[in-house]
Amino acid sequence: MNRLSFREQVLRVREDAIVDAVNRLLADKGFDLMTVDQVAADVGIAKASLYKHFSSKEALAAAAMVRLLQRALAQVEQQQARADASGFDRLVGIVRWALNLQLAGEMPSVPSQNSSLRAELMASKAYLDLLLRLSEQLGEWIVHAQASGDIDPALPPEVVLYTVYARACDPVPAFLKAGGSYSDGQIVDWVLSTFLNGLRGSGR
Amino acid sequence: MNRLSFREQVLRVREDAIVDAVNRLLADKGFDLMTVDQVAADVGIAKASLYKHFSSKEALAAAAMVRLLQRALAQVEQQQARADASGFDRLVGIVRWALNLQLAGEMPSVPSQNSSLRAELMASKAYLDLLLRLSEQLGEWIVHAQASGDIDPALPPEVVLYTVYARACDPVPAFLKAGGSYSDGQIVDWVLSTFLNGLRGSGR
DNA sequence: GTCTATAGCCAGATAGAC
DNA sequence: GTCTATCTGGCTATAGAC
Repeated sequence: MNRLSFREQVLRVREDAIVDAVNRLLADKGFDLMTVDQVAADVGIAKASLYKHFSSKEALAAAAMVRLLQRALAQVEQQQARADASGFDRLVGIVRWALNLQLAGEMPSVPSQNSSLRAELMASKAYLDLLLRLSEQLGEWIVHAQASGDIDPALPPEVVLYTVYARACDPVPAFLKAGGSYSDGQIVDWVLSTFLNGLRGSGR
Repeated sequence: MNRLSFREQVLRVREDAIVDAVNRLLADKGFDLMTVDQVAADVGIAKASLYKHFSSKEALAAAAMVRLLQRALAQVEQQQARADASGFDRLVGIVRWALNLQLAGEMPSVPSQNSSLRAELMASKAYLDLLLRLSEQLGEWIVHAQASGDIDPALPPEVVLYTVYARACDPVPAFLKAGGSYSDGQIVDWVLSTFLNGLRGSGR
């Protein structure tokens, strides 16, 4: 390992720390309320130094979103490794992971409408590639689950996919957690129940 | 009708026009991206004039939220008038109304986290009163629906209530509409189906 | 109560020394 | 690459004439 790669490692560690801070701030304030000053303060470096690593606030958020997708794909791998699991089981596994991430306060939240951020994300090949890979994988599971009757075949796969993504960012778990009456495990179970079985429940 | 009440009527109409514009802007940009300049431009008056009617940007948004709750309560009345409807039917009616409002681009969206706006809303007696009345009414329907087995009795009513509110602001309909492949009616039906029956569907 | 003009502020981004 | 100091633009809010 030569000096150059050592420096690169240091750089990488620093940037990881930055993305950590961004992720945390996105999770609890959202993109609009997150300030670059706060990111710099959390990391413990000067704001100008941040801009040597990332060219804009949008680029910071995009990096956090890319890392989120990478982690989601890692979860997909894990679910694939469950030899005896159905597509439906794996889909549930992914959503469960997302809900836990949210309850842990580690789910970055970006407005689906902010134009400057949307533009940055849609211009990011890394982000789009990952999003596409994730969607294709989830799409396969959805189609299988519909073929086997675990998911209503009357729903277009697209509707199911959007619903999965939406539940990963749903405000309900955060509200229930804020109420303070329930454990994380209970919250996840209830949200999963309404997601899978709807309000009517499974005991019909 | 004397001059004073005439003037008050004029004032009222003007303020309605303002709230209309605010509602529209909140619906398609959200609170953070909505600028007071834009509101003034849309209404066709000077920004300073706006501030004669509403003391801050937060007050503008709060007025839009109050009107939304008033309309929701009007819908509640309509549902109550359905003599043969169950609590469950009425609940579905309200959610259907909210989904249609969203698809029509008339559902104002405010971040659940923006502190300045949250503070204003939580300080607004009008807003809190309406929210409480709405929640109590929906809560009654929920309890009845659980007693009659239309809604899973294992779910705490609070979980159901939050879920109802969350679905009223869900991003899924907007995404499906943006895709352009489906009619509004289809979108509402699918979203209602996943809401009521979950992904598994009702045909189990 | 409406306008034009402007104050005041804050946050994203940059300059330039080291 | 890191820092301090500063620029810049845009936004909320207000002053003051009419």
